[in-house]
Amino acid sequence: MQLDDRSVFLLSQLGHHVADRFADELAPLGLRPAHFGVLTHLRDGSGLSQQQLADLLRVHRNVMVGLVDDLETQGLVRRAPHPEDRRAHAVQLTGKARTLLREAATVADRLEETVLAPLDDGERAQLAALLHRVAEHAGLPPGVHPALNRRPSRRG
Amino acid sequence: MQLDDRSVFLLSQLGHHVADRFADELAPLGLRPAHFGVLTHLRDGSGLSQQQLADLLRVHRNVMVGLVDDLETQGLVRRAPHPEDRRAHAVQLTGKARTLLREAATVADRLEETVLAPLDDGERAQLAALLHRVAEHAGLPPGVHPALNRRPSRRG
DNA sequence: TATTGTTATACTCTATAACTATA
DNA sequence: TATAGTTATAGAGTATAACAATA
Repeated sequence: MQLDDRSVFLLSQLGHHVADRFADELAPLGLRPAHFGVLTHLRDGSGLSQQQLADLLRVHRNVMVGLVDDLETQGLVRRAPHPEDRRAHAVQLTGKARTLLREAATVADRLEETVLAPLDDGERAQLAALLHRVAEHAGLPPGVHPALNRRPSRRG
Repeated sequence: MQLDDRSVFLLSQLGHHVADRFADELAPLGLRPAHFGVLTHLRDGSGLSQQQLADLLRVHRNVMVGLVDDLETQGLVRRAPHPEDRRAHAVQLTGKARTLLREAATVADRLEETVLAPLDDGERAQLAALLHRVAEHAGLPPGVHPALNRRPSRRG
């Protein structure tokens, strides 16, 4: 069997391609995928601790320090005192971050449109359904976790 | 729109998952995905130069030095004099490598079966066809190039 | 002058450990 | 005694530049 006939190979290849493209298009906004992941998790329930964020994104809390530092420097989050634990920070989104998240959503929409361009609406729904079932069977967390820390490609 | 409803997100998530799993299952054979990629390219037309292999796998020739070193140490390839260019090496598979490639194919088959378990035969064909079209439209090289250098996961 | 293989170097990421302040 | 955040350090990976041999 040819390597490129295997669905697992195609999945891996396409997954990396899409992640790279997303990192590239996110870069002009000053974000890496991991930053986007943090902001996304804060969108609904603001005030998560860094440890909670680290668990959600499957990174070590040491890494989360740097990510929150980056976002704080850009004025996208603030470290507020945590109402229930004086050791922790309640990381909160700023208005600027909410604006930026809308731009990031546009980026994602545009990427989805580009990638799925060869498929009609019915086929897109088919693909999404199949991927959903496979992802669920693989036990992948439905929320977030794109395998972060992917930087924009150097040759893009 | 929820993040996990986007096909691009599912693709990225699944792609990384599959690549990680493949790296994990390849590790007991003493190979990383990049090694497997090199061996695969040598399977048909043995005698490629390191530079040719580097181009095919989209890595720098400096990196290929180390990969070929690894494979040579394990007795999977040999550096033969290149018949047409005395600067280059003709990298050739050994019989041991051909045996190992069959084992690696079994690993890939088993992984494909595990990942696609929730789909019946018709759905698997559907998925493969859709992925093929998307990959082709994205301009992904049909041969190889799984976004190599992925190591087995530490927490696997 | 350009290219193949090689080595050395710097830079980035990740992982681990340790420290502080709280709990 | 354990946990949240932080910092420092070491390791692995990648990228760049340079070199010798050959084209």
